[in-house]
Amino acid sequence: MSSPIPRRERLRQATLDEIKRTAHAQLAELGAGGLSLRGVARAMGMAPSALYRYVESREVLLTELAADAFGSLADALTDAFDAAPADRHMDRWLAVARAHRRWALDHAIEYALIFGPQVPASSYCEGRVAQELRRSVTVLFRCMSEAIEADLVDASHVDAELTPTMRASLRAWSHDHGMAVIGEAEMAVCLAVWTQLHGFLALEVFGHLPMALNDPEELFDRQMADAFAQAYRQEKAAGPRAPVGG
Amino acid sequence: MSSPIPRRERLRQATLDEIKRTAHAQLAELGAGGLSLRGVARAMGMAPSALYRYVESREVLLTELAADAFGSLADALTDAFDAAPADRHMDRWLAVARAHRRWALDHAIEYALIFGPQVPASSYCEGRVAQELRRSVTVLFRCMSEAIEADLVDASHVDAELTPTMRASLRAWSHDHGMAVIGEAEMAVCLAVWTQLHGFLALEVFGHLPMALNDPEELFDRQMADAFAQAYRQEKAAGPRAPVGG
DNA sequence: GCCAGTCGCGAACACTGTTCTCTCTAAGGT
DNA sequence: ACCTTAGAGAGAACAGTGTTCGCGACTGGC
Repeated sequence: MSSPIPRRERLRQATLDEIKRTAHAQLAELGAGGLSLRGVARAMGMAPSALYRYVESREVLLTELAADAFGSLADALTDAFDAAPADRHMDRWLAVARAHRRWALDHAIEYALIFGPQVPASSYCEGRVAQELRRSVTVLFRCMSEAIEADLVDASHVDAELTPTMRASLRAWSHDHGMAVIGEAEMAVCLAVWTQLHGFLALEVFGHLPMALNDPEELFDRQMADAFAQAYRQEKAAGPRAPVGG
Repeated sequence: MSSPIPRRERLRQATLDEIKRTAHAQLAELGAGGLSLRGVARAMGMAPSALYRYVESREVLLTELAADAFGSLADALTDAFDAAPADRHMDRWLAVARAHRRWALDHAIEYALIFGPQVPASSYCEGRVAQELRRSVTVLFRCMSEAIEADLVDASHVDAELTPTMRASLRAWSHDHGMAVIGEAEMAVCLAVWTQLHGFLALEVFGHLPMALNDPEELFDRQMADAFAQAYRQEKAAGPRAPVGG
């Protein structure tokens, strides 16, 4: 009468969800290194060995949590993207970049999990981790790709410097992201902007920025605006100063 | 006749060095998570408990190794800086950036150790870790600060956008690095360039760059050249294309 | 009602970091 | 030369960890 899926499987999914929920909680308060299967089992009132009916190992549980974290980030970015005005590309980019930063600061441990070096690198090439990673990166790139479609970006100076090898790499990459419309030079600009964003956040979240920079928010805004404006000169006058209203 | 330091202390220093050497080897092949004090003791033919005469805990051993890694990086950067021609600032910057990348790729695990999120963040504010970190960052900044002293950099467009808060932060930071000569806008440019460098390397070393970019070297060079040229326009024509000879 | 597949548990193994206690050696002072 | 003492090392032990295996119990489908 109720569900077409058998009860057995429904129960299994329920406890699997509870495992992931509890693991997520432990991750958030103890960090990736502090998450222990025994701890999760203890919090759930289960025997440690019982967890292995649901989870293959601690490592795959961590990559599962990493995939979830990527999904959460991608959602946050998508929300910011959709909420921003579609015609002011610079403002929209800044909104997305700020959403990325806010998510990173609010979920520092998950950020460390997905952008730090612990999760096995192979996961990033396949499976749900790769899929959700692509989804979040795609949001970032859409900021620029839509500006490109509106013919507002001038990447000719970059285009002139591209070697054939780089062209091939960039074309393959844009194909991966289903953005075959974009030229190689524009893809290079996307990469540069992403690089800058990630560099700032990695330094800030991992605590490598000097304490003297007690409030990096404005610096972040400036860098993101400049990075975007480097390729996207038309809106520059309208952009950087007080761009999104925060 | 030989050494003024007592023999006792000399022996102690010797085994302490051996501990750090063995730990470094284990770190390099097993990663930071795989390094175990018991393993080090086993490799040295010692009892695990004996290690505690020399090392307070596994964590402080790791931060010690982190400090060493920062020192090694700083040395590599300094070498590249000194070997480059002092009058071609763009080329020198590219040489230093490439040295940074090479060190990161050749010492991926140590790179993960010092720029990943594992080492307790407090270490970066004091002690030898902070000192060696500053030393490496200072080399990067000298590339631009010397160009600034030669009056080759135009950061007026950045300067116009700086808020008082950002000015204060940047001034405090440049004071930390003993570069009080540099203006705040130039410091902001230094930070942007560092951010870009770190973002690219973190993505590449941690395996987050898509495999489609099978040879990111040229892209790296392009990004570094563009980042530097963003502030340093005079030498741009002479710079990016085939800049250092590799 | 039986049967099989699933679930959960307890015990166990092989590890880990860390502490405590014990012994022995060797340096230093008298 | 002797004795004291600080230090080095060893071994056992405690509290954890991930993971495996075998045993019961339960339960959905025939």
